[in-house]
Amino acid sequence: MKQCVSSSEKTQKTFKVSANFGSEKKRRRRMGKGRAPCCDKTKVKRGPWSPEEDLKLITFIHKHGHDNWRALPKLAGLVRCGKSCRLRWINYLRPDVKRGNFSKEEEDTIIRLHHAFGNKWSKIASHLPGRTDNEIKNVWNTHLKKRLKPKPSQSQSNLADVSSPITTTTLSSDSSSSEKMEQDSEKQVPNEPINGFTEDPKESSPASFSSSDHSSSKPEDEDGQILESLLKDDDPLLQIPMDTLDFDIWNVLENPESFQSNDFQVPSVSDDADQNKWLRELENELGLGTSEGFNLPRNAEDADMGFLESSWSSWTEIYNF
DNA sequence: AAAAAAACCAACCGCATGCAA
DNA sequence: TTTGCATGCGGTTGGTTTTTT
Repeated sequence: MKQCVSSSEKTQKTFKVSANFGSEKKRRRRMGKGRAPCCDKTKVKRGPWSPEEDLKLITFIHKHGHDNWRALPKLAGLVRCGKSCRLRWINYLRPDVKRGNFSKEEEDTIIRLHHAFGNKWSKIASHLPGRTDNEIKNVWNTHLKKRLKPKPSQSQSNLADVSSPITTTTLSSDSSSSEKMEQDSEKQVPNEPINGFTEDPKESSPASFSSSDHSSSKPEDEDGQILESLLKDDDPLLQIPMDTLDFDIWNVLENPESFQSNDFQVPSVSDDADQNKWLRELENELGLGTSEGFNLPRNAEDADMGFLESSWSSWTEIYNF
């Protein structure tokens, strides 16, 4: 099965041409002439994020929040467009992002919600705590859309059950019909509740970083309760396993020597006893039994390290280790 | 083992929307 | 009411990885 590889991991392994992401000609053509770009594309870095950039963004947001995305990159020492920072944060770095493969329940939920809302990815994401609109969109386009094209022998399958309440919508094996269905659902936002999921204009975007985000979007109608029952067994936000975290962040923190830049440096070790004490505390917080391979150095007197540590405790609090 | 095709998904883009001046 | 800015959203792209031939 497919491995969940973090973007930064990919970056380290393979990415080569970040400065030439897409064709400039094509971009200009798409852009038209009316609107100024949000930032000077020639002066910002594009393409996959490095672990160093990720860490800068994380620590900055934990310290200062993200009131102004446009100003954030400069303040955080990032050579990135504010939009890019926002996207990176929302889709990958936010502590409440759930990584890893989608469960059957989550997939079924997406299918139901897609019938109700169409391609309103952010709305769908608001019903799936920890999942981002982008991720859901990708899953839909790569997996679920295909699943909705039933094979002849599959017409009464489990899948059909999932979407069975929507009897007014034709589920055709014809791909063009299937796509048409999707297009139709894009065009019309249903006025009537379909499958129990109703349009709720009060629903907020899942994008903002708030510990109460997922609880505020709890569905309250009948099918919402069904959805709730799908989700309630395991609160994904409280059960994010270590291996679903973006390993590169851990890796960077484990090996700070690999994370050095002019304006953002991790101080060197000066006190072994202090380091060991901190490591023990960290292990306790993380519920780790051993410190093997976990040798983040620490200088207690160093203010920079202090902020790194405070970021750590924020993360450990948020993840409820 | 190598090449080709398919699948995957992170990141991009422009437009839409909301809000303040 | 208009204008301009910031953010959110959904569609699309294209590089990488996996599977198939």
